[in-house]
Amino acid sequence: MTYDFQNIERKWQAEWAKRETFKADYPSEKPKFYALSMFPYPSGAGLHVGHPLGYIACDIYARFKRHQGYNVLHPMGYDSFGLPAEQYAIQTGQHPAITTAANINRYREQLDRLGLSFDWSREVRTSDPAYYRWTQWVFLQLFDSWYDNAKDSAAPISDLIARFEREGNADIQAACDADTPIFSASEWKDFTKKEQQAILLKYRLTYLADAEVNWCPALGTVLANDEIVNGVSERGGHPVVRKKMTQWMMRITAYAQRLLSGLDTIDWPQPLKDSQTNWIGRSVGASVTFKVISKEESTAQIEVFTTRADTLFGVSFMTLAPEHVLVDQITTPEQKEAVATYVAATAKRSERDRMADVKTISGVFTGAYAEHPFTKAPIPIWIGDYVLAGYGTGAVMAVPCGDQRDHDFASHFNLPIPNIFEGVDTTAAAFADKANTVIANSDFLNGLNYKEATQKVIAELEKMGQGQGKVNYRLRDAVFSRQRYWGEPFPVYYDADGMPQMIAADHLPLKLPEVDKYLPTETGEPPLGNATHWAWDTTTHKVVANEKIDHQTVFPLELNTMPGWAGSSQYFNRYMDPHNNEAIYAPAAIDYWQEVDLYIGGSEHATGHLLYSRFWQKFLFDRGIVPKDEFAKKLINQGMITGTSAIAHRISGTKKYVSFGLRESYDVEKLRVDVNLVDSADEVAIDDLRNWQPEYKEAEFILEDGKFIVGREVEKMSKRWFNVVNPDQICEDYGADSLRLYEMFLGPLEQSKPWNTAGITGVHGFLKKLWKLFTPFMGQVGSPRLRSV
RNA sequence: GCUCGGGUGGUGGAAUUGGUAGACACGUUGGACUUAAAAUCCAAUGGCCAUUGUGGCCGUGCGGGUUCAAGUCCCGCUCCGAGUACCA
Repeated sequence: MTYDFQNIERKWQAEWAKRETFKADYPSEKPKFYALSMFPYPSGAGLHVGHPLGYIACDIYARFKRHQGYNVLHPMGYDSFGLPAEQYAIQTGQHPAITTAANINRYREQLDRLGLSFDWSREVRTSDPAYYRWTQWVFLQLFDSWYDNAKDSAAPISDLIARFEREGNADIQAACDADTPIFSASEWKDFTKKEQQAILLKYRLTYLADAEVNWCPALGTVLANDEIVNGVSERGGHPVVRKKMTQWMMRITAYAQRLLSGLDTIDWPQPLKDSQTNWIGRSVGASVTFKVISKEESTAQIEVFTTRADTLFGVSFMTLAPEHVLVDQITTPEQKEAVATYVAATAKRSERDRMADVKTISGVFTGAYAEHPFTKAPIPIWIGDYVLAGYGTGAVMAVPCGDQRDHDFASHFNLPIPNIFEGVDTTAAAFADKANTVIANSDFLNGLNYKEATQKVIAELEKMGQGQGKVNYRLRDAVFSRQRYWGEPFPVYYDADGMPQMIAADHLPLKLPEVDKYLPTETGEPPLGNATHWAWDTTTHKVVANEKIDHQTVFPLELNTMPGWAGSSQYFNRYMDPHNNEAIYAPAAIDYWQEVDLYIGGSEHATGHLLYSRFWQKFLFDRGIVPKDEFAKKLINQGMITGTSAIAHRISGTKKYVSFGLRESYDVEKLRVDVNLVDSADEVAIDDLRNWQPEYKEAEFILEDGKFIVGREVEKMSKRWFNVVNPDQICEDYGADSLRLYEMFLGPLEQSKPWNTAGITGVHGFLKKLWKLFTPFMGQVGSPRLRSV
């Protein structure tokens, strides 16, 4: 009896579906286990053999835990909002929902074929209004919250208002905007409603701000920092420039320390933890205030952040970022023109240019001086683009003897380089070795080491009110607005004062409107600006036609949509109770399932999805909605399965192709050919090649031993390299069990490894032998029953 | 530049705590079966040397070290990959 994998797999897959074998029980007395694979974006290309690697590993573990007696939750869904469907819509006019649905169906067919034990009754799709209703709901919760630094927890905004009414804001420790004014209780009460709302926005965990954002002109949208790679957009590689825009922001910085500390409590790969740690970028130092020297009664002060307060006596100048707010104010009349020219020139340079040429030193003197806190000596204030507006305070105290960048700047502009280190020569290069620092020429710090000097100088600064110890983070608040169509609409309208108002949770979901064009409007508004029905009627709580806007009861709705990571930041919890229309999830359900026990997915989400999800989880934990403040106990990053491209060699400038072994006798160029035409000995049948693409039709082939042999190169699996292997074809030829077994057999899960279809005969042969071993006994009483593995 | 991984046959990769390096598989070679091929089965397969004694020598990127014993631990170097990048 032969191993008829086609029928075996078809039969059991049908049986599993009929019996709902993989449906998670709820409620249940059994212990739970939650195994989760990252849900995919359903792209038009379908799955290749690399995609299911993580799913297969997770599936095997889920099955194992079922056999151990656990009640296993193993769901799957789709992260179905996203740019490709929208761009396809822009080109063809086809609604992204239609493309997305077609792609999902294709994915589902492919996934089904692999025999994965998903509980499909719990499927979620981020673009489904019944789902994104709850994404909008989380947004409302964030808007309704502020971060209490004293309690180190988010709290309802109503508590904050009550405190403002009682005591003003002077004593409130909160994560808030830097420009928040101080006010008393009576001042608070005297504020207009609009003023009060503007102040509250400075505290809310999601807020509107005029932010310098990464604007990508080619995509017509802003991008978050993690969506930019090497100064160009991650998708498409388009240039990105800085631009000021009013955007919804997420106050993730309030959680910086907890996002860092939480890493110690979870079993995640060290490289991933490291990249989150670097991304958050905690540095311990001090803030120091320098007074600007002025003939007038000036109160201008420059605050800097430094990790080397011990080197304070080595300061010989200060540098401000060109975008620093004080630049205009302090620049002297003589220097105005030079400064204006420089600021204009740097503003024009894109982030990419600025990064591409880190080596060029540029800057300009403002003509102003600051006063050294201790020596009272005047310190010239410069502007330089090596200082970033976005980090710290956008200003540095320059210590050329202790910091190489300051040293370079000083050398370039002939500024003094005073030495404050014992026994070190700093004329040629800065000395930055903290461990071997002994301070000299520094008044009361002489003879101290790094640690002693830092403590002492901070203590002295505190006495004078000119500084204090400070922890600074590289992490920025996340921009949450996108100028796109195919995303979650914000449940927000703008009242007569132009202030944002939330649509009550009862009236969600706020569904995406229909538009006839998916591009930004001619006036530069986001695509939702094309909708004719995009106004909110506060009496009927419904979306109505824009022409009804009267700013009395009918108001304009927000035109931006949420970014891709909105929908993926809580989906893992929604699987626990996916059809609940009363709540995001029933408390009893999340009490039972708690958290993800095993999460498998790619490491490319380290500073995106996986960081934002941890942030939302901590927030929902603070507000008592989830029982754990980390959503996934253990995480594994599966490696990438790379393709093995087939390379044909063509004699340059001709139509002659030469077999691999003979290539060195000619001047050849490499051309990729379809790997699916190549056999296990790297031979390609010439007729197949001639039929494959027209340019081979007339080609001449120089053979070795009557064969045409191709070269091999390992690279990313991609349609354009013709090295994509389709899992459907493998299932057809060898069966899902062979595919699954082979993928597990290729090498360690975490490692990246090349796919080679020829190798699959090994495990396929094993399954055949196993089958033969068992079949003679099939049908006898007590005989083993073989099922798909 | 910094941080983190990694380097083992022709190939993918094994080797749990320092204890027979190269499991398993691919590929290759030879053989069986067959008119032939495919499929299947059997055998060999790190390198070099020896071979009517079935044995010897070398070998885990390179150079040192610790140890009775090192792929594994330590020091230095080198190459490859990933992340990050003027972070004060």
